[in-house]
Amino acid sequence: MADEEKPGFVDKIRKQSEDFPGWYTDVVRKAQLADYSPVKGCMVIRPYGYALWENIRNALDDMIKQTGHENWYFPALIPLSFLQKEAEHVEGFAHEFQTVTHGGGKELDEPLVLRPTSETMLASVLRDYIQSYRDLPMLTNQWNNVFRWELRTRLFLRTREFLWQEGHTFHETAAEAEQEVATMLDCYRQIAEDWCAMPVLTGRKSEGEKFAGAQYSTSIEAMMKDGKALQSGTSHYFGDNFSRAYDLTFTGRSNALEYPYSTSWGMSTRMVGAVVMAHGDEAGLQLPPKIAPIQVVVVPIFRSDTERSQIETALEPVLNQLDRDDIRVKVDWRDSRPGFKFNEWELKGVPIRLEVGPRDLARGEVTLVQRQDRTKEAVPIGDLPLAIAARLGKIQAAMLAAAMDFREAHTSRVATLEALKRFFSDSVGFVITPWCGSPEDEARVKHETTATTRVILAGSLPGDSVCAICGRPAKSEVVWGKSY
RNA sequence: CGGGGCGUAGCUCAGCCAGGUUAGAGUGCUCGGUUCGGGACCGAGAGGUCGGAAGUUCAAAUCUUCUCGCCCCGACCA
Repeated sequence: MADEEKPGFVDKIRKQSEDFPGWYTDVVRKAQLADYSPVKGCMVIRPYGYALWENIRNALDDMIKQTGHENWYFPALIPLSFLQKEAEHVEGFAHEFQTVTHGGGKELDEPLVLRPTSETMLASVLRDYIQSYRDLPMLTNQWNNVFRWELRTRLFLRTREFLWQEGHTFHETAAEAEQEVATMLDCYRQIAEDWCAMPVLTGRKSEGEKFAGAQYSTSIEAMMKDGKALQSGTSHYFGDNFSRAYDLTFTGRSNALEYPYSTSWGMSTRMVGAVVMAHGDEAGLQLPPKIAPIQVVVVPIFRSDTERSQIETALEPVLNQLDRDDIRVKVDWRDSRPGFKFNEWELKGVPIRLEVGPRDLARGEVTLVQRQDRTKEAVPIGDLPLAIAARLGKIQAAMLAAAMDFREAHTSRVATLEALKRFFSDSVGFVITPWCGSPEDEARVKHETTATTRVILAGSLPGDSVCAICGRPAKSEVVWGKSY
């Protein structure tokens, strides 16, 4: 094998693919998505990674606006007293606080906490804007950075400062708020599946896994290439917990003071890491066309200025048409060897590569190569715009299908704790079991397999179903999986 | 904070166990030339407080002690 004789980084990635976290970090850094920062636990997102994030971000922002929400800006510093008003919330987050204690060289009377999330700030601010049922629903969103003192960090997946969107809404009725929770979770499902080609399971989190201060939490759970689960977006129902804690009231239709029902939901730059881990392979990244910063890369192959200008002339009408079609194209005119460029753009996950050299031009064709399977085919130059548009759509669908097949192949249904333990002792993936919902079962499975509950699946069980863990009557099906 | 491992060139590392001239390799970088359809080759060059401190010794990258930093596994989590 010629590849194995060369000590290039592709081989290193291949070697490391047995060690998935190592592979992941290597690819994220070498594809220039992000890097570690001088500040421990934080990361620098580089332009290529940010462009990828922006494509996800913009799709989600459009969806958020289309569902009636407006973007706000709120401060990052939250007085400690704000956080202390909701007991369960502060208890859940206190160990993650990063706190500002000094200002202007003097110690502050009250510490300011760098927001780990903004429920308390929103409740404190919005109580001034919500007076009447006519002010509801109050549908806010913000794009910001938040701070959590994580013990172990990983690029994109868990850093002490990260970028996300957090939506906060207040509603007149519980039913309306619960509908909001479901609507926004479905937005996340669409972003994951329709844009990132990453199938997700949706459902409620268990009591033990829910957001601190929520009545219940829902999430989307994706499966990574090593069979582990990644929580990729969450949507929480608070009931009137936060309204009561902050004495946030409105005058209802019957002229009585009422507490609004609130929700919050968030999706973060973790999505970028999820895309890397859900689609990457031994050659590096593989990006779904809809979010790829570069959808088509052209690698011209030339040895002289004459050949170069011939390629330029031949490509000009095609590039103009692709530009009009809003297809993101880059032409790599760098003067390095073609093989180097092929590998580099594969590492960066560009879905389609066009190789154009004298041999192609002589036949009036270009060579179209798909990143997904490296298939090469000759396409007449005039057919390119249509061919590319069609290929991009097919690749997007094929990537979702492949990820779906992978998940199905690594998902089992079992009915006993023994079978559950057997599964996690020699394989990876999701296990679905009937469950009674008790925290003791959750603790026991976690202790014996290190797997945790991911989501509780909606849908009805046969009436005589029993919990796989303890044998008591089962209430629902639950997904177990190991997690990042 | 528990359990492992690692700090030597920009990057990846060898050398350490059994101390001994001027500390090495690959890759990257710079210059020149030949090349160019899957990571080319030849030649020249730049680049090092061997993480830090103390100790043992005629002599320390190598042995001892302390210390600082990083990575992996666990606890915590978008």
